[in-house]
Amino acid sequence: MKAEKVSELTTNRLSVYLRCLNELEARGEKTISSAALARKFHLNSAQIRKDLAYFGEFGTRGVGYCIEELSDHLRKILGLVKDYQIAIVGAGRIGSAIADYYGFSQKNFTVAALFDSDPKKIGKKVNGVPVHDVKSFSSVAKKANIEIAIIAVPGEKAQRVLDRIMKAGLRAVLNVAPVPLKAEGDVKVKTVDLTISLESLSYFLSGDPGSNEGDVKPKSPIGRTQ
Amino acid sequence: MKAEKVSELTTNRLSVYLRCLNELEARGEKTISSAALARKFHLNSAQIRKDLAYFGEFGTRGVGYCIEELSDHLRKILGLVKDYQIAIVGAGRIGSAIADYYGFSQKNFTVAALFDSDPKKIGKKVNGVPVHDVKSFSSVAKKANIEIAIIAVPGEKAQRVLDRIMKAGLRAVLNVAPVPLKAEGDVKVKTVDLTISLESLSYFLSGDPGSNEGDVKPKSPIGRTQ
DNA sequence: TGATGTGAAGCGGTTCACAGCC
DNA sequence: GGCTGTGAACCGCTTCACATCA
Repeated sequence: MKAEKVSELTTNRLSVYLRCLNELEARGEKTISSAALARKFHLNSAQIRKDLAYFGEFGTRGVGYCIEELSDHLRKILGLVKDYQIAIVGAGRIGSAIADYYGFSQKNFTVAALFDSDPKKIGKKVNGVPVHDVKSFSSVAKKANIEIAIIAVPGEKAQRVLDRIMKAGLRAVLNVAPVPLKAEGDVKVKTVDLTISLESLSYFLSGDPGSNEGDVKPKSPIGRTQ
Repeated sequence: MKAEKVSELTTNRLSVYLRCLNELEARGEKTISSAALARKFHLNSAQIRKDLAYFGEFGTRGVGYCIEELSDHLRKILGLVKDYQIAIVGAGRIGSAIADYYGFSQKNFTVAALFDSDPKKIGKKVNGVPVHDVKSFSSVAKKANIEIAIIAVPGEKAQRVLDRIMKAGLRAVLNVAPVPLKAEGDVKVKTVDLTISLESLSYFLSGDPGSNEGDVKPKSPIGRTQ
């Protein structure tokens, strides 16, 4: 166990490990070694050990890790032991799709409110979730105990929405609008940008037109943008 | 100009630069220095210069970069000079939302076909795009000249879908299912995982309960998973 | 003078390799 | 013997600092 600050790359991988463990647990496995885990899920065993070692000594030398126990530890580390109330700003297609997406691994996330500026949408419900006027964000978020906001509005409006979210005192934001945003203080913004990903594929396709010599897979470390 | 292979982090940033330049161009600006670009969009000027220098000498010493010219170069480098036909596998909420999302920066991407395994969806249209049986992927993709596939199915099915896509000869895939996938040969898979992002926010919120001392922004380099 | 292009330094993350423990 | 936990080596990306050139 170390006191050092852990990198976000590391915590991202913890999410991946947790999913792998869930799968193993569902299959009835009891323990697993870092080497076996690495083999099964295309990871690196040294990295698994090092990632886990930041948070404690969870394994048994000569044996490996107890799957159930390690899962519990990871859920605790990641804070997945409570339910987070989420607000989505932007009740368009993307926002609605995310609102409907109940697939977040352990049901630790509940979409409690949607926000929009379109009068035609305000007051309606989308998948059972009420759509509020974005101007009432602060009060509604407070009442509904919102801790995480998702920005799903057009790029031009994203920064203004973030400013509003920060003013309401939220500290965690997921941005799916295709713009980098400027956060302040200790507010954490994660941006997931489909446009960059698609343009990256475009670069790949155009820069390397069908070259097939050499099948050495370029490495693409988990946790990094692939 | 170098012959070295460029990192994906670099090309991701080129997408960002291109968007910044588009904004400046729309405002009527003509030239810009790396320092000014960095200041306006919270980037690092040395990194901008280095990123660009991988691909040529686009600037003029003492002046900066011609915005229009540099935009053109970036579009060429990124392969954004043609239209890519995209197929989306999974006509559920997420797939439909992406199909409807015309916001991809320069309209270089056209969603030409949707695929699903649900007989109730097959044959219908979603936002004007026909939904095909996923079993016919190979033939339909060939006919429609598809070059990029987006996987928007539940996690359990994602690997099988990728296998089918690879068998059809596609080389570029965007995966929005919450599982890491194994690609083969020179097939490029980019995974965008909302679950990891949300769990990362959960970690942030739980690990650091409201600490407000010190407002030094932690750096979050563009291009990396934030 | 002013800004680019770039070698070199710096930094952080990954991988190696092995001591330590079951 | 087998596997964890970890210091050290390694590697790649970022940042600095400056020679170069308009």
